[in-house]
Amino acid sequence: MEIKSKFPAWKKKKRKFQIDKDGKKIKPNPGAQISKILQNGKVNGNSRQTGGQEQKFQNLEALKKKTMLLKKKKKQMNNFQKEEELLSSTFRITNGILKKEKKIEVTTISTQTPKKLPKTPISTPSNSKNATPMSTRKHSSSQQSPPHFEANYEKFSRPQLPIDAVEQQLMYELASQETLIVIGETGSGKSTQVPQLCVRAGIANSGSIAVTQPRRVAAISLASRVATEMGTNIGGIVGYHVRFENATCHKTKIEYMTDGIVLRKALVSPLLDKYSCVIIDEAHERSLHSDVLMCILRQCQDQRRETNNPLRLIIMSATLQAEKFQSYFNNAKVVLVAGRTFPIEVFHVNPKINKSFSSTDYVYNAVICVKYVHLTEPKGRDILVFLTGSEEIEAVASQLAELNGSLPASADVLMPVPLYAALRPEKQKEAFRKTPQGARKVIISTNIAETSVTIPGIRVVIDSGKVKTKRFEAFNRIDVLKVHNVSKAQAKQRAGRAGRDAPGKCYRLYSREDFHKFEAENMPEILRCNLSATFLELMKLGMKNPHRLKLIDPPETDNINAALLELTSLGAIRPVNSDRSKFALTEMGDAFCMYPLPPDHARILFQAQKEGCIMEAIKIVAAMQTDALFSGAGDSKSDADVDRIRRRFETREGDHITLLKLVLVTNQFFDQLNKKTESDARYGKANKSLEREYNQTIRKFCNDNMINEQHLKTASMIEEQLKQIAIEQKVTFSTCGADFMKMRKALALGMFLNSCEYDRQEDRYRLMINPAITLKIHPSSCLSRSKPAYIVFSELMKTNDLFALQVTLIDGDWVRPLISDHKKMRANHLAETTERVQQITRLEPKAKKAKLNVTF
DNA sequence: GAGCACTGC
Repeated sequence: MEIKSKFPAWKKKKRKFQIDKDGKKIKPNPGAQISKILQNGKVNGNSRQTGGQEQKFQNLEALKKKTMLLKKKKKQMNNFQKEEELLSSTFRITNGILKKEKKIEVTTISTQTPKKLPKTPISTPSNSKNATPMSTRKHSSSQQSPPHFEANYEKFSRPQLPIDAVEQQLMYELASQETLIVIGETGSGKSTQVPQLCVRAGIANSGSIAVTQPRRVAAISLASRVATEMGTNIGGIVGYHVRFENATCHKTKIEYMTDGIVLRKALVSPLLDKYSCVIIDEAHERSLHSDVLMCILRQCQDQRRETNNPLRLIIMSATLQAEKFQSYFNNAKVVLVAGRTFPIEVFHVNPKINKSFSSTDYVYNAVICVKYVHLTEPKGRDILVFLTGSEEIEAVASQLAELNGSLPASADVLMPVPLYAALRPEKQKEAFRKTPQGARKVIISTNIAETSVTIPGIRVVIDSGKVKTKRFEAFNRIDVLKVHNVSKAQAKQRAGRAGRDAPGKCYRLYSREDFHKFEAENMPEILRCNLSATFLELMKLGMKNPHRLKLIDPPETDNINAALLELTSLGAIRPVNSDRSKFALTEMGDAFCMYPLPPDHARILFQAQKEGCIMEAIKIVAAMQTDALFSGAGDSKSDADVDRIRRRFETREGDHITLLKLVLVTNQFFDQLNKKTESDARYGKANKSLEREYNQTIRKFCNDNMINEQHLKTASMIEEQLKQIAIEQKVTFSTCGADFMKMRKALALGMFLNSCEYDRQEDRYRLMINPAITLKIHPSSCLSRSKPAYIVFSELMKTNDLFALQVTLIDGDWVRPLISDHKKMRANHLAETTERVQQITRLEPKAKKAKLNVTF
């Protein structure tokens, strides 16, 4: 093999076996691990890359031979995939007792073998000897010479991972493909190994490798893991970059980042030419950022293809959504890597046996189910219960604690532990503590335990099948927070949490029939959020016609129009042709892009500049980006305390000024504390005790004032970031002192779309841009009782009623001109866009291969 | 006088 000689690393670590789920060696079956996508007799359908290869496949003889080989491989693979038949059982809940029934249905989830492979035939690189030699490929430039970058990966011995079994094939594909889709489930090792393989394949010679993650913790911990494996320090060859933390340097070759950071980088350097390869990890989660990123990167790739710095893309996903990604990326090749989790027995409620069962009683059912599991499962196996929100969780926790009184003497103590994001960090830590002897830990959690945190020792999962999600109603511009059914993929993900350490069980509090009615995948974020901020970013990158934007899942026309109307109304964009099919950024819109803020919040800063209160505005807007600064522990007692404390800061002007007062008071406190600490240090106090004292003082201050320390810290860091950007934008700093009217005016003009007028007859507020919508001020607001004539709010939330959160008193005359402009614009916009949408629909068949209308 | 999942720049 001539290719091998170019990749000295290939010779190393050659294994003749694979590792199965128990860590045993098994015979290789590459067919199940790796697939080469053949379509219409073409290899990977991307004629640009395959060139000569394609012609050879036209040869009938070769094709015949190939097909036979593929059939054989596929047969082998099917054997390998055969589903295990386990005992069948289900359970029922009657009169508060849960009973196990024999002989019903059970599913085994084992990520060892993928359940379904892409429909296309399979082959292995070993038999594709007529593949184009590396040197003729577009991407060969960086591989002409042997890689001069040598990672010191031998220093660290790590346990074997399933991905090791396909290392050589994967290296081959990484080196030869422009775009590669890697499907590997939990525990496959793809997130740590693929970037290292890229380095060894020489991809990092011409630039560094960016690996994107949806969460900060993941980016940081993966980077530190890989640094250890490669025997280097973090921030050197391996680094990470998340908001507020940049641990990279000019030498960094593998850069773990949050997807949002990469997006921001693209705004500054649209071709991302620092990176020779971008790896999008966890693409199946379909976060807003990763979806947008994929759209941008596809364009980058096109632009860089003919240059001496082509861009490689690797899309990594845990679920078999491969076909969707594949068609989005021009029939890119798909590689499958086995996962490594333990088998999980899944039980569904059987409604035929249990007539009175109702899946809406999931809170009650959860308690019963915990009791049943506790009395039947061996000791020492912890339980994880998935519910939808803090209220439910606290209720179940207290019921379970009460249950202890009625348990048999021989049973262990039930130890309920709530877990949700709004919970204070010290309380969250309890979920990770070791379960004491003679107790069984029951973690009652929201979907935070699905992906964001992994709790050790969980052997049983109880899944309510429900999740609380926020969806954006574009037409009315309202966020709706509602309980929905989970998707099938989500249910599988939840079940998988029981099999991290050992074989596990999952009890689903819904029937198998219900399960089949669930959506296959989670609704991508881009389909359920306000698109205005995203569109603004894309416009900055050169998008002109958002209706032609090609995302994996195109948002609804209503949602696109709503975002365009919002941006136009805010003065961030303007139509450039009469039919409003093309838009351009205004100067103001261009400035908005630089701030990591939603466009209306950016506009507050813009207005504040005019009013002369930019310092105050930055503090308020920064605080608006975090969750509640005031927060208790979650129980009713601390809620009352929060209300009491909040009243101390209350102002007649409203919640935003209250927020400002709080920030000013805390700033004062920090100034004093810093001065004291400095003087203590001068008098020779030990650093360690100083630090301890410093942190204790902060903690006491936060506890006394019911302030969430974490959120306060975040707000102050955002404040710094905004200040920095304002300096770069050459903003003249100004302050209004105690003249809060200026600040209120800036808030009103920035968020004028959210201004409301009080309707005395209805005793409700009417949204000025759409008086048909009526709402209430949320009781947590300091204006909920005074009911002023005009208000502006920062958030509208639909729960049991429509509530305005964070409200400020305004003057109706301030916003009236803007409102009437907006109404005219809305009328035009609706008429014109409807007409144009019809035109586009008519043109659709012709514009089949329409390219993304983005130019950089 | 209500009760708000989770991320991210």
